[in-house]
Amino acid sequence: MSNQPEAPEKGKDFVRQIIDKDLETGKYGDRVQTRFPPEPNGYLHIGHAKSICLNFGIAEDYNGRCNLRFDDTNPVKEDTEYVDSIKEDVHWLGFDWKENEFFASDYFERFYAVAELFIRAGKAYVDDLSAEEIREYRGTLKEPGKNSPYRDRTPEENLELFRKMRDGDFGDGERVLRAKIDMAAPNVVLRDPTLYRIKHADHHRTGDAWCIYPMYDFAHCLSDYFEGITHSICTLEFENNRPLYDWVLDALIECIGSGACGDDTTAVTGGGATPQERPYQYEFARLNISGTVLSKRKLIQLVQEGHVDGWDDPRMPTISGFRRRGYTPESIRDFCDRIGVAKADSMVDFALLEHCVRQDLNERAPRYLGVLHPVKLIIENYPEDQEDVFEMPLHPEDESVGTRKVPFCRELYIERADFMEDAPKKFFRMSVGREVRLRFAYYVTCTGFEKDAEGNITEIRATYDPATKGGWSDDGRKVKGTMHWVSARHAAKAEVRLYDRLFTEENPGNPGGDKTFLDCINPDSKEVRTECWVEPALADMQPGTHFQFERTGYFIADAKDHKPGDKLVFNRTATLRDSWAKIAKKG
RNA sequence: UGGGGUGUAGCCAAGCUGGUAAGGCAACGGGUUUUGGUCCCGUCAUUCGUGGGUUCAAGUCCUACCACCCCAGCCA
Repeated sequence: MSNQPEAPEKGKDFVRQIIDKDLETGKYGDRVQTRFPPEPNGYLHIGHAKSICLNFGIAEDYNGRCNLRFDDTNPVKEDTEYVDSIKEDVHWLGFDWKENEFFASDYFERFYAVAELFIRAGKAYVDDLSAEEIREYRGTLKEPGKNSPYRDRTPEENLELFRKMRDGDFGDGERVLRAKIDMAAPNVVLRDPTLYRIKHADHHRTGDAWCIYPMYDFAHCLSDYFEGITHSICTLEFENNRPLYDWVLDALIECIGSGACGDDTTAVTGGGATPQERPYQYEFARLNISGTVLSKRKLIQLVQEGHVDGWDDPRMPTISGFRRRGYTPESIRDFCDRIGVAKADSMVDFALLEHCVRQDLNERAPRYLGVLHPVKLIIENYPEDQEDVFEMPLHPEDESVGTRKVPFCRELYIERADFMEDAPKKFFRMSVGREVRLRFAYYVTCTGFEKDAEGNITEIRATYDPATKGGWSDDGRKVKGTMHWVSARHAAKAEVRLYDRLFTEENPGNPGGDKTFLDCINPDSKEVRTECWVEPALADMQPGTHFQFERTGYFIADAKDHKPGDKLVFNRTATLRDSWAKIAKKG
């Protein structure tokens, strides 16, 4: 530990640098409070994971708190199914909001109190203009808007109308409450933004208690304020809304300061030590990943139109999709650490995410043998009634993981791709006359093969060398190739689901031309193989277990369909890096 | 002349007080290896969107320009 004044720590993102400064100046004392504020109108995706890691990560780093707050101000879009999935996903990622679980809907009464306060202070008015008229009056990006004819109603009149709005005296869309700011503001967000709208709709938590609901710009900053948030971190598209965020809070603090809210200020004051201790908003670039879409609208469309098998389809970039695919929370958090936090729009290479899972799974996944595209291999000189049982390590770099027993007999299954009739020099696997190693078993030399009428190879034959038991030889003989295998007599049958990228384009969200993202869907993104043979040890594997099929890839026993001892179902998480594929491609 | 942002390698991204371009991914070589995996070692920006300027010295300061993103929901 040194006492030297530290320059901002190298590599710290700009948000943490801001927090460092605020801590230095004591802007909030030593308090650091963030929040993750999803709207419960869809499942969380990897883009949310970036925000979750940022907000909860900051709370951890600075010994602060991070609230989970549901931004549920629009009853027609929201549902409790989504709040349940969001909680599950945040927990799964490894974060805990403890008792700090909030809903914007819990503040409806307080929002309403602030609205009345603004009306009394002449900062808000009820407008009778229709939605269309409001749009016309707003002007355009380059031309100023004009005032609504209802803009100068008295506070008394506004208060009466607003109460009638709350009482349900008007139909949807007949009135709105607007902030009185500036219809000529160059930032259109400030041209008298809507604060409340009428929606006679049941809310997933408040039922029919309300028929007016606050808008995001009004509710979000107030929620932050009520909860004593210090740093309100959101994505870049909200940069335009920041002046409004500031306007609402400044207006409220001004009202409190002027005594406008009377003796009892508890309904409108914030969670800071003083009313002035208010949150500020900071924006970072949202995550984009190559080869997928991360927009809620598009994801919900994929689910509802049946292009995928639900929100947790292993091809989906949702948290639940990655979970079912076999990604670990550690790998996703590592990914979020590596991509950084900045303000430049960016598109992260999917290969980085894949690298993160591979790295994590390489360390922790036990190894097994499984043949996905089987062809029979007959060891001609191995007696029919003989068997071996080999004890194989579960992990090549970590003995402590232990071993498992793998039976061997005369008839085996090997991978079709491990045999070539006319093998090039660089092909190290099986071909007539060549000797290869069967992993941890024996050296075998291929003697021939058989084909059916269509020319498909139906059976491969070989002889084994009993002196190479265990898969090695001390006579200086070398084999270049090592192959995995499964004893036909002992193998368990399994269904293996091979997943590939869901889209064919690098940026399916913006494919160019007349194409939409749906036109970019990869028709071969899912291959279900029902005739796979795996070593017997996998028969009692529990759902959700990660493992590696040696030489093939990382897999997980499917959480929903895999039944130990009955139906075996494995999802491919990621392939292993395949340098042979590169060599073969080069020719 | 609407306003607000952003431009550092194929992809992310450090760089803050000007001193001679971190790191990761990808790619490409080589070594180790009973997984063509892992691991190890090496290569990969004479240049920071562009042009001017200030300075002994500019990715960092000034200036002009260019490109891209966001904003006209009673969505968030």
